[in-house]
Amino acid sequence: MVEYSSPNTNKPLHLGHLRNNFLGYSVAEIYKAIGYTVHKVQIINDRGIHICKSMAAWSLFGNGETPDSSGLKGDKLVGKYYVEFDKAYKQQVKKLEGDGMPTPQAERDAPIMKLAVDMLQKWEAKDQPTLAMWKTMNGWVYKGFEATYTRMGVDFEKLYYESDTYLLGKEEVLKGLAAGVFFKKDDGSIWVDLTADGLDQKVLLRADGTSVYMTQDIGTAILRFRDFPKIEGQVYTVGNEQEYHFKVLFLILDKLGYAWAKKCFHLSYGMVDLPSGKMKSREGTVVDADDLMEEMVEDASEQTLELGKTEGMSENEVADLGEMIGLGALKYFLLKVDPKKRMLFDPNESISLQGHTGPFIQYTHARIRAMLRKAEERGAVQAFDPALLSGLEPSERDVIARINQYPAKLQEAAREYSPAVVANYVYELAKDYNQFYQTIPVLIESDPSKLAFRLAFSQMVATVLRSGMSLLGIRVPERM
RNA sequence: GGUCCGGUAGCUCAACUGGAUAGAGCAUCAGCCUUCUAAGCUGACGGUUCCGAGUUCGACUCUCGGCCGGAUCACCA
Repeated sequence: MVEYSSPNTNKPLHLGHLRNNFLGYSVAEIYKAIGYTVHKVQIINDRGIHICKSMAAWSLFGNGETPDSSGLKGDKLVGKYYVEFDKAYKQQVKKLEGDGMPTPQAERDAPIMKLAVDMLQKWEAKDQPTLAMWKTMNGWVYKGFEATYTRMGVDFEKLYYESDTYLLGKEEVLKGLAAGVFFKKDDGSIWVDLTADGLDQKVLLRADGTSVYMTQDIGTAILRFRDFPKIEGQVYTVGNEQEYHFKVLFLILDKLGYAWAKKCFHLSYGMVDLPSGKMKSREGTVVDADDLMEEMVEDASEQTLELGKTEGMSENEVADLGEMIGLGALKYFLLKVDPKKRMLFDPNESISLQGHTGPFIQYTHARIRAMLRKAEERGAVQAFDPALLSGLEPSERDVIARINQYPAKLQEAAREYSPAVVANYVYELAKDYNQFYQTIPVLIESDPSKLAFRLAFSQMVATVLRSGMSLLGIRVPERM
């Protein structure tokens, strides 16, 4: 089982989520390719103070605004009110401080914060109007996310919601307490002691009985193994800032006696940084996922048109090609780097379509396919004559040797949880093939067995390119 | 401060897990379209693999010690 994406429901998806989604999707596909049955899931963080902040701001300033009335995507609308909350909150804190209130108290007493906290409490008490607003606003967000996921080309077999799993987490924690795995402090809060494992003590349930992040994750993990009893393990695609959290989670599950805890893996990846440093929503430096995809597709479409590649294509084909190339460039850019490493993204320097890029590989595929179509028209056949293997040209030998590496590369990619291995391999293959293509004009070959042989391995290259790229979630065109 | 991750060409990244001359792309410069798509190909330029020891026939890779960058060590998620 591979978990990925797992956003908060208070703001839209951004560049960091793109890396997460492409990574998780790709790792799942890679495991499928080597024979596993894979379930793609995510946990949606649909409850908590963050969504209450958006709710508070919307109830104060929203005037009943909806996605329909405003024409805004649902997630964008809710995100807008999250920003509104932050603005109003800061103003209120400043004002209270100006009136001589100490900062911590001002932060607590700002009216809009009080409203958000009040909503959280009402939510937990199942207050109907609050629940209704929560459902409505989350519904907007889900619809918005859905559109984003569709364009990204990612999918999920099952969605988990924290609002459904945190109670199970609580139960499990109480069971663990009864079993002596956890302990209770005087104030009533429940803890786990991991000092023997070199870690600290961690709180699992607050004194007031409410759950923390860890509680929910315990419940979610257990629920998944109940839902899918056959799964061997879980992969959590989550940023490296949560490494400690998962170390603790896996230890706790192990202590609770779940043998599969040892088969849980945190696919930890580095942040995507901007030239200015980290993305900060408060500073407005967040690169929005929808916007970025749109820009990539527009750029790609423009360049495709300029290069005169669209001749003879229908409007739909042209649009689809732009989509394929733009998203291919973006996905490849994010996946070619080792997941562990943090990476740099410069929004001013748009992602290149030349060189070590997705479109380079797409182009190689399209060119092979064009050649093969022409060969077919001429009635040429594909045939693999092993006798020819001894007299290969160097460029042919390189290509064939490269093709043969594919299965091993898939194993390696799976073992390392690294789509980058596939991405780099596919690039090498395309590069080798282009060299061959440049030195040996295939179609003018007069020896029929040589011609058939070259056509055969050219087709094989096209197939491997298509296959490898599909593991990265990237489609390849028949012409471009 | 403890733990984890990273540091390779001006920039972005590789390097089959210890093998031979450390490779690509971008950028710069010079070439290649009367042969299948030039989003391509060829060449030039570019390296003290952060530093210092050690292990080894052999180290970008392993060990130890430093330096730099990031993350984390919350009754936040």
